[in-house]
Amino acid sequence: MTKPPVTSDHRTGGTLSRRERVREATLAEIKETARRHLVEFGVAGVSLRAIAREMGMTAPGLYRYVPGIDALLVSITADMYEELADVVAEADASMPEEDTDGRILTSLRAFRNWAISHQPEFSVMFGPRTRLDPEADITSALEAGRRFGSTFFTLFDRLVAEERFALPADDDLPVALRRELRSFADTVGFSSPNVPEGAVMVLTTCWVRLYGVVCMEVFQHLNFVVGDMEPLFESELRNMATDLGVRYSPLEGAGGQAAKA
Amino acid sequence: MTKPPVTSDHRTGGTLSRRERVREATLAEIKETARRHLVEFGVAGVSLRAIAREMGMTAPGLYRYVPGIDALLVSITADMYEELADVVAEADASMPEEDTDGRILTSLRAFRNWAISHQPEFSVMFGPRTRLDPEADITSALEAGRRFGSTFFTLFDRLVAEERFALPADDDLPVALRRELRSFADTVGFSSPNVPEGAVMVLTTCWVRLYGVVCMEVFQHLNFVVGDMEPLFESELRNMATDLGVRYSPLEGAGGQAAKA
DNA sequence: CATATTCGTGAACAGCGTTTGCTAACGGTG
DNA sequence: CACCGTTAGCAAACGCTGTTCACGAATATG
Repeated sequence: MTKPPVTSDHRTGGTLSRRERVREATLAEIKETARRHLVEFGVAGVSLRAIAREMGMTAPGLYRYVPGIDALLVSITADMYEELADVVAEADASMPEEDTDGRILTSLRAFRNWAISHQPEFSVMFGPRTRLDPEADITSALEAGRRFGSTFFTLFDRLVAEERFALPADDDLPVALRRELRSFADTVGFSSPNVPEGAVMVLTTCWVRLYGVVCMEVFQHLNFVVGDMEPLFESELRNMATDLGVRYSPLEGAGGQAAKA
Repeated sequence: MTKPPVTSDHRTGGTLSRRERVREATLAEIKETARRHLVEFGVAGVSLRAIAREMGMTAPGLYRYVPGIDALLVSITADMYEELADVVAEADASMPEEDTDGRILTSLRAFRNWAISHQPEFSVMFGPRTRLDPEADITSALEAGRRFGSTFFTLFDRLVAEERFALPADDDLPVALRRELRSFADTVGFSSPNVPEGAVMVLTTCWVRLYGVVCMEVFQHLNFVVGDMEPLFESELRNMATDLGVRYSPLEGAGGQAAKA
C-alpha cells in the first residue's frame, strides 16, 4: 500500500526495502511451516502456536504477519491452487504441442497424481470447508481456484475448437440447464467467446466424473474395498476420452493388458 | 455383555433394567445434542464441553457414556448412514413395486435431496476425515457405510437382473480393472452371485458420477459460479439413466421446459 | 541524534479434550 | 430396614488451542 520508501543506503534496486525483504521471508517461512504441518498432521494439526514454536517465536508474534489462523489457511490454500495449476500446465507442456490427445490424457493424469500424492492439500482445496469459520473471507482462495479452473478448462477448449465430439443440440437442453451452463462458461473463462451450451455440458460432465473419481480415491470412500484405484481411474479416463473424441492410450508404466482398442 | 439381571420389582419386560433404560436415554440425548451441534456449527463446532453444558452436566461426566470425542463423532456418523439408507429405502418403497425406472430415479433424487438438506452430515460422511485422529477406530461407521452402500447398490441390482443395458464384454476390460471390480462386487453385496465385471463397471461409473455431482454441490465447488445445481444434477441423472437403460422422466415439481423427449 | 514505526514478547482470557480422585446416589442382597 | 458394591457425575488439574493487550526493544526515518 505504502509507496516504496525512497530512502535506504542499501540497494533499493528490487523496489524492496530491507525491512520488506525480511518481512516477506518471515511470512514465507510461516506459510511453509503451516504447509508442512498440514501435510504431517492434517488440517486439524495446523496451529499458530505450533508454527510459532517451531520457528522459535511466540504465537502473538505471528499476528504481525497474518490476521489469524483462518486467513493463514486460506492463504496457503490459494498457494496450493497455484501449485496444482502449475503442475497441470507443466504436464500439458511436456507433450508435443500438436498432440492434443496426449496433452489431455497427461494433464488429467497429472491432476490425479498430484491429488493422491497430496491428500491433505487436496482435501482442503476440494473437500468441504470444515475447519474455517463460515464467515471467513475466502475470496483469495476462491480466486486462485478460479484461475486453476480456467487453466484446466483451457485444455478442453482445444477440443471444442477442434470439434472432436458431436455436440448435443442446444435445443435439446432444458432452458434452466442452458442458463446455468452459460453462466458457468462465462465465469470459468473459455477462450472461445460463444461456446455452445452443449459443449459446456459435455465438459462439465467430464469434470464431474474426474472430480468424482479423484475425490473418491483421496477421501477413501471406495478404496477400502477396492485397493488399487488406478485401474478404475484409467477406466473412467477412457470413458471420458471416448465422450470427448479423444484417442485413449493406456498408461505406459504398468503393463496395460488393455482392451483391443 | 452382562446377562439381563433377573431382579427388578419393575417390569423387566423389555429385558432392560431401569438403570440401563436411563443410561440409554442419556446416551441418546448426548448423540442428539451432538448431532444438533453438528448441524448448527459444523463438525468443528461439536465439543464435549458444549454438549455437556447444554445438557446441564460437565464434560468428564460424558466419559461414562462415550470414550471420547472421536468415538462420539464416529458413532453419530454411523447413525447418519443408517438414516440416509432409510431415506433412500423409503423413497424406493414409495414407488410402485414394478416401476423400476421410477424407483431408480426417485431413489437417486432422494439421495441428493438428503445430501443438500444435510450438508454438515454429508460432509462428515462423504468428505475427507479431517477432524478425527487418523488412528481412530472408525470401523462402526465404515460398517454402517457399507450397509448403506449395499442398500443403494441393491437398487442397481435389479437393472442387472432385468438386463436393461448392454454390458461391455468382460474380455474388453483390463485384468487389473476386472480384479478390482470383482473385489468391489463381492464386498458391496450384490444379490446376484456372479455379476459380470462389465455390469459392475457401469454401476461404478454411475456411482462415481452421482458422488461427483452431489459432492460438488454440497461442498460448493461449482455453485458459486452456477447458482442452481439442480438442472445440472438432472442432466447427469438423465445421462446416467441412459447408460443404465432406464427411462428418464423429468422432475415433476419445477416446470421442466424439458427437451422434446 | 531524536523520533516514529515495526517486531516480538509475556500475561491473560476463554475455549478445548482428557485424567484423576472424590462424593453421592442407586440397585440388589442379607 | 440396613448393608455394600456399582455407578453417575463433579471439581480440579494438565496441556493444548486462538486471540487481545500492554509493554519493551530493535529498527528505520527525519
